[in-house]
Amino acid sequence: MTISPSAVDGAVSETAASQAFEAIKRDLIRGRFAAGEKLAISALKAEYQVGLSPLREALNRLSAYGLLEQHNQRGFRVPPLSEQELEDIARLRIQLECMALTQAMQQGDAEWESQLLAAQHRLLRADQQPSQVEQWEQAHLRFHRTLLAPCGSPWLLRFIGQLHDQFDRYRRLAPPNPAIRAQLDAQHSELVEMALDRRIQDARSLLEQHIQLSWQVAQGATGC
Amino acid sequence: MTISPSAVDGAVSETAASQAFEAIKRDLIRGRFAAGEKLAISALKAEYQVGLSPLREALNRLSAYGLLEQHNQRGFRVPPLSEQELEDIARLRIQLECMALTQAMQQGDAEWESQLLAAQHRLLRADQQPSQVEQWEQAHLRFHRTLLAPCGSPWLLRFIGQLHDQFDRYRRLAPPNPAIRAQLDAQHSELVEMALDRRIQDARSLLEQHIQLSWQVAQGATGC
DNA sequence: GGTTTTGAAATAATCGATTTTTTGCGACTA
DNA sequence: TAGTCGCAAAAAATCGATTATTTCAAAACC
Repeated sequence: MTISPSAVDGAVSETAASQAFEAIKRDLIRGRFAAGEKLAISALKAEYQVGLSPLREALNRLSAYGLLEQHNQRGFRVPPLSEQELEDIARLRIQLECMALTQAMQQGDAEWESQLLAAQHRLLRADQQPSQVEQWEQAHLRFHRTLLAPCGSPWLLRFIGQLHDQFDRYRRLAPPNPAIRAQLDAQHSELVEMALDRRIQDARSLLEQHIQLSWQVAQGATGC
Repeated sequence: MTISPSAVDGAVSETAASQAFEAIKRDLIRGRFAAGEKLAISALKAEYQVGLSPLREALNRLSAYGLLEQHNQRGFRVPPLSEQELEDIARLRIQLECMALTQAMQQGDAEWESQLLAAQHRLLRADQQPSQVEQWEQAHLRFHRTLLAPCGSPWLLRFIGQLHDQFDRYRRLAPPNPAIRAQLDAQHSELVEMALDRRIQDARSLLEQHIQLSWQVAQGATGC
């Protein structure tokens, strides 16, 4: 058997389409494109160094995921931002993540506790340099994923991840607020403490506050 | 200005890709393909009368939607069925749909009540012929959509729709159970009554029973 | 005998070119 | 002068062919 790249590094070899999907997804959440902007496919082709077919496949996936709008015969658009949609996303995040957190705390085992502490540590360390935003964002996403991971519901986690990406689109466009940011950082550690102690009600209510505080920051996105 | 087809009938003109998406989606939910089956792209090309590019775009969308699994360099597969996943889907449906129902009953107006009665009537009428399953399925889906429509949360409705499609994949594969079916039909009318009277608690608990009863039917899918 | 290698066939992914549809703008008209 | 019309340019969608990767069965090896 010829050894495929996937057998070497354990990861499945990526196609041009899947690489383009990941890259464009990242840039959409990052706020690289203006809300409402129409994507110029030939320009994207050059920027992401990818052919037309894989590019279109990536854009189709992103549309089904909700990070793009697809209009028949008139291409792809970046969805507009609205205060109202942000409210929808934030409220739903609270509902779904609190649901998942409860189940995670009931079902999480020692292995989970370890991974949660590891994720917390990575988040604290990544926090230092303001130049490496992308590093922190990745650690932050991973922290929240780890927190809810053992909830036992793949579909719930899927929806939460999707909403998180939508929410981050707003948050990352908003002007930073150091005071609130410090509070949010503190809450991450408090969440870990409560999770380890299985203080379900406390953790739920803190997670709700956490999302509401982020929401407050994210609201700055629709102002500009 | 040349009058485009869309300007005539009010609908946006469809592309080959979007038509293929709808057709294959319908067939996946219908159970036309075996669970776990690998899709033969060249065969699909012939069956859906569509070229390779639009077909692949449709399959990419379906993967992002969750009705297919995409594995890099090895094509598309129909997701396997499992008792466990069905449980996940059903439980989450209960949570999300009860949430939406509460809000819909609080916010629904007279127009909603009219549309709900209309949807109920269509469902009862479609029920008659056992030959036209597809008609009933459409009316049924529409009834449940109408019931929750005024909840005010587009994202919640999106997730509910997605879960409903997943659930139906199981339900439609399961052997029919006339006794339970009669109960389910009765519940639809009861739900309308409670919705009109704004008996929120009653309606929530009935909707939960309704989903649990459907779940019982759907469990027959993993047996065969 | 069981495992590994090999290579042809099958399949997936991508490319380049073509077709179809929309868009933008200037001329025409009431 | 506001509203149509028509045409050229631009963009989207699709096609047909090509390239890359996987699969599978037979041959070689230990």
